[in-house]
Amino acid sequence: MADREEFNPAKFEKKWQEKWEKEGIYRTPSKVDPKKKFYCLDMFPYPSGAGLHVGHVEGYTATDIYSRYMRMRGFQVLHPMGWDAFGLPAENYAIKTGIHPQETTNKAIKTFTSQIKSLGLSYDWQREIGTHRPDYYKWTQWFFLLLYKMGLAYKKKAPVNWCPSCQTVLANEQVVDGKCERCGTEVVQKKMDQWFFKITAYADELLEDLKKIDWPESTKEGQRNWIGRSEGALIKFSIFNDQFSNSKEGEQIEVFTTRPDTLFGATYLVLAPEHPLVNKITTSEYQEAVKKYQEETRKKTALQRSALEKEKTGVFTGAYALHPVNGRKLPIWIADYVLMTYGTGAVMAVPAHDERDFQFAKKYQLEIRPVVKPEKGEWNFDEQAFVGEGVNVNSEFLDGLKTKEAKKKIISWLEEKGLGKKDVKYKLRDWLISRQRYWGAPIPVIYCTKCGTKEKPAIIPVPEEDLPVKLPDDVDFKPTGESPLKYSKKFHEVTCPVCGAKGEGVVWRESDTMDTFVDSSWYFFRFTDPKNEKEFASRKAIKIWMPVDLYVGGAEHTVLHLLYSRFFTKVLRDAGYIDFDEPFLKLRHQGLILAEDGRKMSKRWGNVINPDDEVKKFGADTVRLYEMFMGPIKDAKPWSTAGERGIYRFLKKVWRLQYKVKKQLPKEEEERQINKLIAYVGENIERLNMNIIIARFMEFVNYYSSQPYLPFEVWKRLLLVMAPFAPHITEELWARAGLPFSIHQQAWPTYDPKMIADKKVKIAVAFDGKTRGIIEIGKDSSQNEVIEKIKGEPKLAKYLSKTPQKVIFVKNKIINFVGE
RNA sequence: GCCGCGGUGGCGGAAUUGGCAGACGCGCAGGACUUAAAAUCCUGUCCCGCUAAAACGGGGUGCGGGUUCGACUCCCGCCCGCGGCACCA
Repeated sequence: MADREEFNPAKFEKKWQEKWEKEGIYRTPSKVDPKKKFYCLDMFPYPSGAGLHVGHVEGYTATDIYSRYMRMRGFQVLHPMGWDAFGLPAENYAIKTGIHPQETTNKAIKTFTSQIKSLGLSYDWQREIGTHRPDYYKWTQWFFLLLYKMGLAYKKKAPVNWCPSCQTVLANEQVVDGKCERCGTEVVQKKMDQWFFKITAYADELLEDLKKIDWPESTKEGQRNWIGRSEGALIKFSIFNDQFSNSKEGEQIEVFTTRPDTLFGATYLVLAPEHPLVNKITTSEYQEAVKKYQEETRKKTALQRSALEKEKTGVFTGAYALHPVNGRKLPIWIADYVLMTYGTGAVMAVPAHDERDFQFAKKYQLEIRPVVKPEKGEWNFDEQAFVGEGVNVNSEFLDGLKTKEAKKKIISWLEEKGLGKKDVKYKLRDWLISRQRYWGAPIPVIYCTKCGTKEKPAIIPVPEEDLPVKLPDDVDFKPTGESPLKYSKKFHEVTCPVCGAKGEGVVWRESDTMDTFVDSSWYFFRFTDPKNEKEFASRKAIKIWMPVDLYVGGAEHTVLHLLYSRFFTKVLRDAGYIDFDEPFLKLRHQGLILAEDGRKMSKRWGNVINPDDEVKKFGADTVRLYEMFMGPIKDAKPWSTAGERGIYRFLKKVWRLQYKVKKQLPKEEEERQINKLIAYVGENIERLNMNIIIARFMEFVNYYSSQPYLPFEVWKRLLLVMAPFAPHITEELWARAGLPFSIHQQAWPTYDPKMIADKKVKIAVAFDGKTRGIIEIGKDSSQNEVIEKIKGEPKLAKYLSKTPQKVIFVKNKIINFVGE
């Protein structure tokens, strides 16, 4: 007893980490049985200067446990880590300090790496990737060319979101509440010539395939909303005004509506102020007012324009449209509540059946014409619009039809006359990928005025063999609104790969870089074959490892990374590189870890928990275990240093158990309990229910802490099932038990399903539904046996004296005597 | 406003298909060891009543109903919190 050692993780954690690395025990196997492969992926981090935070650790520990468990189960596991290294913070820092992003990024990567290693996470570091390295972004550029070849990348002058602070354009997905998701500055609209990826070509499939994948419902729902599919009809209205009176055909306005059944309730049309027809149709009388309104709209930010309770505004154009069925004259207005970016930028207004049209009609005293009545009850159309489904009235040949039939009938009528058709619209818009920034992958395109003209230079994709187009280092980091690449001499000294022309103003490179979300849209493919110099990844490697079996990361990427990655995967499939269409089969999110005070962790509040400090205080196993014990992975939960100490105490108890181990056979009940534990741990790892597993470990350890000895065969298996959770202490205790290195290369212990079944069960004894006690009795005992047993227990038998009306007996669960 | 998720002790949270509500941990209280503290160990800890203490009785999973022998769990109607979307025609 004298030679008992105190638990001191500092004494052995580092030692084992070094040994694991030296022996390479976490390397991805080279021989892989396709049926026993497992690709377990974390969302790779942006290596920020602030270092790893406890939120990272939570997700990484969960996947680490899963990976270790699968390895022990005999699976070949791919569990890699890398860096989403391009991005604004490093560049903004460079603007402030002049330190090159390359330098700050590499320094941050170093810090992250050592922090991650100090937690004993079982990544295969030989597969590490960084999106800022030329051997990686070469392939990001290759993807750009692939999309370009497939007609899925195009350049277009369009109104785009511009962040005045970041001095760059942003994707729709990066604008949150009209503000830049990075810096919170209000975004303004600018018309610019920019590169887009045609994600809308996959809108329907991106929606449909959500059915195929095991993702949190909230995330799927988020994507569904973002894609925003609406079924409806396109309807053509001819324009009627003096200017067009001598042309029989005239101009037509096309509107999109999800409620074609309300066509007879249309009393006016509204165009978006930017609609191209506005200037053509406006009569001279109204020209001034219209111009003025357009001007006002242009000045508004996206935020102002979509302001919540804002009163509707608009002006009349002087023009009229003709109702396609009965030729009624409908005034044409413009209003900023109609958006150019959705549908056709024009709507038929049905104030009786649309909230917004109703408000507008009230304000400008336009006609409100009810054409759908609720099936039950009355409706006061003076007070509010009726937007529900019902039965048509005042609708000529639609009268008496229910909404669904009315829709069908009017659509076929319109189609017959060539005045409209069934149609589907999406909210999803194409992905704007160019950024006027330095720290990203250059867009591999050359402009040549010789191949094209001075006014319209030809777009020449950089030939594949010339990739990567490297970032130059002779740049100034000043926010000018243009990419710093524009002012790099080196970068622009280029000859046209087609005609060989060169010279300033004759041939030059595209100076924008790609959105960093392009980098992360394919990184999971690269991990399967990270050193490949000929392909982004070999077909063979992809076939072995993809798709990802388990993906864990934050929920904030719902409509960004997680949507873009699905898009890229579908593109690759259509290009013939792969034969599946979803990259991530099972996705789980980790919730936010809050500070002890319940607020978000933030430098500003001074309440940030740094995983490094915690590892120093308690060791890696404690930090890992504590983060898993806090609660369900997906929930937001506050940190508790006291709770963390509780885990430390638990590990101390585990440590002390080594002095109780005896080479004695376990009793039957003990053997059953360890079998049960093995089954329980496995099942719940697969469900990612780590918190309740740890609770079971505690119960188990508490039991043996109070026993005179712990049988060696139980000890061995306890260490094995705990190994994925607390890899250091279990390795140490495994070695101390004289067992061979490494515990992490042992097979997962088996259990006997027959053994698990308890011989005795506890049955709740209830009278009139009230539980009065518990009896313990042999499994599968009959009702009579149970009643006999109850008679033997005075405490319970006293309730029995009454004669029950009915006895409810559920085998092995409960017996309930129901009285009067 | 719409959609999604949730509401259980002082706190974080347990409760496989409806069957002992509160596992496990924290905190707190009392005790042991110690000159003392830390560490460790033991006991207690949902609320109310009756108790010296128990036994015992009653109440209890956001609120109000319902189904059922039995509801944290299922159904209907509300309230509150979190997250996402938001003039999308």
